[in-house]
Amino acid sequence: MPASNTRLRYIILGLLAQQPMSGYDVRRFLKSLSWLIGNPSAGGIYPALRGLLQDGLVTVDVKLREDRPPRKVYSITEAGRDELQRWIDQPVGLGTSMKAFMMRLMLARHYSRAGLIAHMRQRQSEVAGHRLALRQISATLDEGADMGQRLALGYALSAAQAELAWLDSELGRLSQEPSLAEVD
Amino acid sequence: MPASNTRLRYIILGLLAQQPMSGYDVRRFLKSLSWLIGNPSAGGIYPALRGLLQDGLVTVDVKLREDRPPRKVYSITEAGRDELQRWIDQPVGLGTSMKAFMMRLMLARHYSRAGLIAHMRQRQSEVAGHRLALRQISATLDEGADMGQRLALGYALSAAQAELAWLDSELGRLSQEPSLAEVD
DNA sequence: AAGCGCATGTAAAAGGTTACATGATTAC
DNA sequence: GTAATCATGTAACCTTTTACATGCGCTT
Repeated sequence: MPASNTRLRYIILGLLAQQPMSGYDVRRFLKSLSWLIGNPSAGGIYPALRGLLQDGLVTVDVKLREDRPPRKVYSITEAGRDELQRWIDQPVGLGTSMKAFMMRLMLARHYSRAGLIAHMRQRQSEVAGHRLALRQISATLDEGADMGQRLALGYALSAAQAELAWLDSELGRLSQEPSLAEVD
Repeated sequence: MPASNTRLRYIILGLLAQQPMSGYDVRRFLKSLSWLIGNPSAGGIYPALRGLLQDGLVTVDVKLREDRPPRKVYSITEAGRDELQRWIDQPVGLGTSMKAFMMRLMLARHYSRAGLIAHMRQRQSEVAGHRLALRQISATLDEGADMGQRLALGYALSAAQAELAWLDSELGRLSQEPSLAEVD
């Protein structure tokens, strides 16, 4: 049976799908994008890589260097790509965080055009639902509410609004200029 | 020594600072705002409440009802308010998530006007820093980059942009109309 | 000579989820 | 009479973080 570990497992797999990397590289890359995806620690990354290796989803190329730790460069295998694709294909559920959606976006090249659009539309409808819910709460609050509730709601509403605007504009671009993605 | 549990602990404490509630109430409330703060499960909430009780940060008023489980209504104590205030006062570090910042906003009434403004300004400068970093990456990418990277960056940039816009406008309001918050 | 960046990894603990257990009441 | 809501809680598990351990090379 495959080793557990899920979120981080697929994030790493996604990165390795773009190019071979060492554990240290993975760490640095994620650190530089910590705001977007998160900043997992060494204690999570190295065991995850070992798990991926054991399951045959990656291979390792060990570069021995005298007097310093070997540099282990991991590459994704065909089985790894399949597994990643399966993860990518499963619809992003209702509770999907921004970061998880981010990761999906970064892997856009693994989607068909239609698949990418479908994913974005799903996100769109979810966020629209949230916005509606927030507006209803907002209407309920109205007069006597305390300032904290109002601030928080305003903040959340503006975030939802912005995300929807981005999705709209990006979906529009994807539909109108279907050639761009095929261009190499 | 106080029982561990941190994030959830303070979220619950924050809710109890607004009004006494049962564990079930806490769950329902957070569920209705799951998008904003998260949706912790019963298995997290009840133990957390027990911890708070043991540490004297809350008291419980048990309403026995025949033939059904007692309803336990928790109220925050003075020690609890102090502890909450200490959490609130510590500056939100660089990695602070939207949800953590959200919770701070919801507790606005526990801030002085100056304290609230300071917090928001700090957030502002952090997000501005992120936006700058993203723009620099974006400039680096430029031409040959793959579509995923571009989508992800665009998404992140638009989110940062929106948050800054909200912060600007809200900070403006807070400075210009200092009377509003005092009004009851 | 001190500290940081490179580069790997392990062990223990924290924090939280999932799934289960119980049982009355209300709605369809 | 079947399901959902109310209402509490426990136990086992999963993921990830924290802190440690090691050691070379480069910069200040």
